Amino acid sequence: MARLDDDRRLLEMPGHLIRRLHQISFALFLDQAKAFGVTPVQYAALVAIGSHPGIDQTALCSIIAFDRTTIGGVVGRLEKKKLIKRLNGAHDRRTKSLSITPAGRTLIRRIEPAVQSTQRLILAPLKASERNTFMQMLWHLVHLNNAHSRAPVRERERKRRTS
Amino acid sequence: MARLDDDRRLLEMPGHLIRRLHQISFALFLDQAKAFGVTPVQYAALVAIGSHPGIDQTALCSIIAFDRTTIGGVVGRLEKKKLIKRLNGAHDRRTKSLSITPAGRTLIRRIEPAVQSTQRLILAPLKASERNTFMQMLWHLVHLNNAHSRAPVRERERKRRTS
DNA sequence: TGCAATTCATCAGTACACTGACGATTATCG
DNA sequence: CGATAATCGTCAGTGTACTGATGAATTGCA
Repeated sequence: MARLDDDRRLLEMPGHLIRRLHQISFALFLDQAKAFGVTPVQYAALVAIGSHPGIDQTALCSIIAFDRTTIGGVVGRLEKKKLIKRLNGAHDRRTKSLSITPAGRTLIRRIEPAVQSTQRLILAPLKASERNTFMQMLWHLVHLNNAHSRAPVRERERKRRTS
Repeated sequence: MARLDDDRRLLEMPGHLIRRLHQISFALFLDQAKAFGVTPVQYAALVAIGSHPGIDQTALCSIIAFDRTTIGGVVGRLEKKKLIKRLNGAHDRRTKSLSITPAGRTLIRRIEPAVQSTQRLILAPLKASERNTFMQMLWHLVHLNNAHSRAPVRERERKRRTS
């Protein structure tokens, strides 16, 4: 059957399988964390804001590899849920200064088990010995392909404050 | 630095890395195939329609693991580009019967090198010996987690035409 | 045969991702 | 200093993904 071969060729392409795994991973997170009403993306932003108080949106993007345009909506939703605060930048009035609220910190603490079980479920089909291998390869693929996404992770800015 | 540890914990989570790899893979496809004006999703749909003439939208979804709601827009865009035709189903008037056009077949043939180079680029950071291992694990993760996405691949319908 | 359950495509609503563009602001350098 | 370049957040537009709902059509079964 030519059509079955064609299907297989398509369905076994890295790009196709990666898309599917992303969908699965996203769905597992929503399911495990449904009591908390945040998405994986919102969770990542919240954690990063929590560990970088006063960060601006573009710097946040460079840490978690979000698109600069997308982040606006994400932090807007976090703000609406009162998990973060967004103030105008003090030094640079182009920026918005992001900081986590006590409610945000509480959510991070409470959601932790759900986050952990999500990661466990994603890798559950692999044998224990394979999981490390897979994660190393995944990390490798992401980091060496970093430059290919619009939102590459950038190294700590070399503040040319050579004073 | 607590904040750097926090960042690492987040940035090395399977879910986070999978999201990023998906973004990278998508961007690589668009870049390699930019002369053809189709997305990875549209390409997958086109190939599947090409090998299953007259298929309806829901059956198409079950092959390539799309969401039933999403496919409407995708095939609409393919139709607008005259790569497929969408007719009302003959036997079942609820369905739309999808078929590829000559232009669609031509595009599939011409885009092939770009598709191949995309898949090569995605896996390029791995050593040749690792690529098979990674693909096997990826396949395993997707198939054994299949039920967790909204759009699971379904086996050939058991047309209870036990006749 | 007739009605309830199911299925197909689609809709409205929400969220993420990216392109290209913009005004406002800040940085750089002649 | 002052003009130019770069950066920040945002906007409009497009595309993918999913929830929950609906009307139309088909199926299953009493």
